[in-house]
Amino acid sequence: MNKTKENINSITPRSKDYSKWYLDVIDAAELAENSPVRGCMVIKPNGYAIWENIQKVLDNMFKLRGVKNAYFPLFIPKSFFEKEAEHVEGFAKECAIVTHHRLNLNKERKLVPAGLMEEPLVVRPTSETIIYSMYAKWIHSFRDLPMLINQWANVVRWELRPRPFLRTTEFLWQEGHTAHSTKEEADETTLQMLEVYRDFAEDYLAIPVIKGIKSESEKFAGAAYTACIEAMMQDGKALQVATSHMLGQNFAKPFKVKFTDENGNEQYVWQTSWGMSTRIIGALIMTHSDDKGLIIPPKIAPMSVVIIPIWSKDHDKKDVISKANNIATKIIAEIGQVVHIDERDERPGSKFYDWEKKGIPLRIEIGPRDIINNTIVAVRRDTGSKIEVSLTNLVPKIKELLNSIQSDLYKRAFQYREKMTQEVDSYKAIKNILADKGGFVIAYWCGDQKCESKVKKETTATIRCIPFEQKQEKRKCIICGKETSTRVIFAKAY
RNA sequence: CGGGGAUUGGCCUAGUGGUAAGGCGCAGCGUUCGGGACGCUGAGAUCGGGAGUUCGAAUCUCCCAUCCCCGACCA
Repeated sequence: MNKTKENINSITPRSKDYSKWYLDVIDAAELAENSPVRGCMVIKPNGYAIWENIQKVLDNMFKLRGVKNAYFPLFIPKSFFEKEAEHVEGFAKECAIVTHHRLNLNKERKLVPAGLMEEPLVVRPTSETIIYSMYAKWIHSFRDLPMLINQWANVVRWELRPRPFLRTTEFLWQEGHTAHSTKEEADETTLQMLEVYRDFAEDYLAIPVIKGIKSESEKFAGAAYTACIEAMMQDGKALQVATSHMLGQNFAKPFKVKFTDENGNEQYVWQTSWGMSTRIIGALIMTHSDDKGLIIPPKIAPMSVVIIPIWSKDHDKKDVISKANNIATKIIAEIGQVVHIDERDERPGSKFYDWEKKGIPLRIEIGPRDIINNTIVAVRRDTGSKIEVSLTNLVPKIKELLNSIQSDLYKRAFQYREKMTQEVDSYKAIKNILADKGGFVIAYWCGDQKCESKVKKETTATIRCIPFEQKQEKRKCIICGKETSTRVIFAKAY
C-alpha cells in the first residue's frame, strides 16, 4: 500500500493532531524535531508564497486608508516595558531576553556568553513601546496627526506550548500603530481596521468571521479594549484571526506622546494598534482543507491553475505540451492568474494527487483526446467535479469556475459555522454542548469575571467575543441568573 | 512546571536474550502513462546517549538526553 495515501487519509482536518497534518500535507512548515529551533517554523517556499500574497493584499488595503510602512528595531530596552504596568505583566512571562553581546572560546573549546550588558534587551513580543518612544519625538502638533504607521516584522513570544502556525515561538506579522488627537477618532480607527481584517478574511481567504469585543480578561495587556474577529475551525474550535486594540491614552501617558492642539493646549494622543499574523495561514488550512490536503481560495492562492499534460506516446507529448503552453499563456494574459504546467515524467494520477495536496484550486487536464475534440477537462479542487470545457469558451469558463470556487468555499465554511452554533438558556445546556459536539455557544452573560472563569474552569471554553450584533433584550445570565442584555460567544479555542 | 507516552537507514514500522527485517522514499534499466504503475538491480542503520548484568543486549537493570500528547500561558 502507498504510505503517503494512508497518511493523508488518517490525518484529516478533523483529527486532533493538526500539527502532524500540517507537516505531512502542507509541505510548508516544519516544527519541533523537524525544525532546528524548537517552537520555530521553517516555512518552505510553498507556504511562504501564501504569506507573500497575504502581505500584498493587506498592504494595499492599509495603504488605501493612508497607512504608511516603517520599520523599528527588533530589540527593545527592558526599561521600556516597565513604563506601562499592565503591559509588562501581560508580556513579562513570555519574553526572550538578550543579556550578553559576545561569545568567548573557553579551554574546552566551547563558546560561553561574555560581555554582560548593562541594560538587557527584550526581543520584541510586540512593538508598542519602542514605536511610541519614537512617536513621542515625532509628534508635536495636531498637524502631525493622525499618524498611521504599519510594520511588517517578526516577533518572539516564548510560549509554553507551540503549535505550527497557531502559536510559534517566532512568528511573522503586521502591526499597525496609530495616534490620534481625539478619542472618537481612535475609536473609529479601531473599528475601521477591524473591518479591513473582516473584509480580507471573508473576501480573500473565504473565512467567515464574527466581529466583537474581547472580555476584560481576554483583552490585550495595556489596551482600553480589544476588538477582534473570531473564526470557527472544522473541529468546532474557535480561532482568533486578528485583533484591533483601542489603547486609549494608556501608552501615550507613560511614553509622553503629546501634541499641541488648535487652541494651544498640550494633550496626550489617543492610540490604536492592530495586527494579523502567520496564524492566519493556520486558519486558512483549518477552515478549508479536506482529507486530500489543502484547499486554497483562488484569490489568495500562489497559483490558481495547474495544467497536467497527459500523453502516452512521444508524439502526443509534443502536441499536448504545446497546447498546454497556449492555454497557459491565454489564461495568464486574459485572467492574470498564475499558471503552472506540470511536465514531469510521472503518471497523471500521481500528479493529480500532488497538486490536490497543495490545494491548487483548479486543475486543467489536456490529453490526446482533448486535442482531437478541441477541449480541456477542468477539475475543481473543492468539489472534485470534472467539467469538459470547449477551447472557444475557455477564458470565461475558467473565470467563472475560479469565482465559484471562491464563493462556494466561503458558503461551505459559513454553513458549517451556522450548523455548529447554538443559542442556549441554561448552564446545563452549555456544559453539555461543549462536552459533546463543541462549536460556538451563544448565551447571555452578566459581565462578571467570576461567571466567565467558572465556565472556563468547568468546560475549558472561554468567551471568544461579545459580538457587535446584539439583540436588545433583557435576559438572565446563564451562570448566575443576574439580569443582562449582553449576548456572548463561548467556545473552546486554540 | 505537573500527568501520560515514545526514541530502530531520509520517513513509517517489525523484532522481548543468539549477532538487525520489511514497506515508503532514493538511484539505475526496461515496460507503462485520462486518478497514487510494475518488474529487476542497487545504495543506505554499530537500534537516542552512557553505565551495568550476561559467553552473548535493539531486547533486561540503572542513570541521562530528546521529542510527542494532555494541562497551566497565549496572536
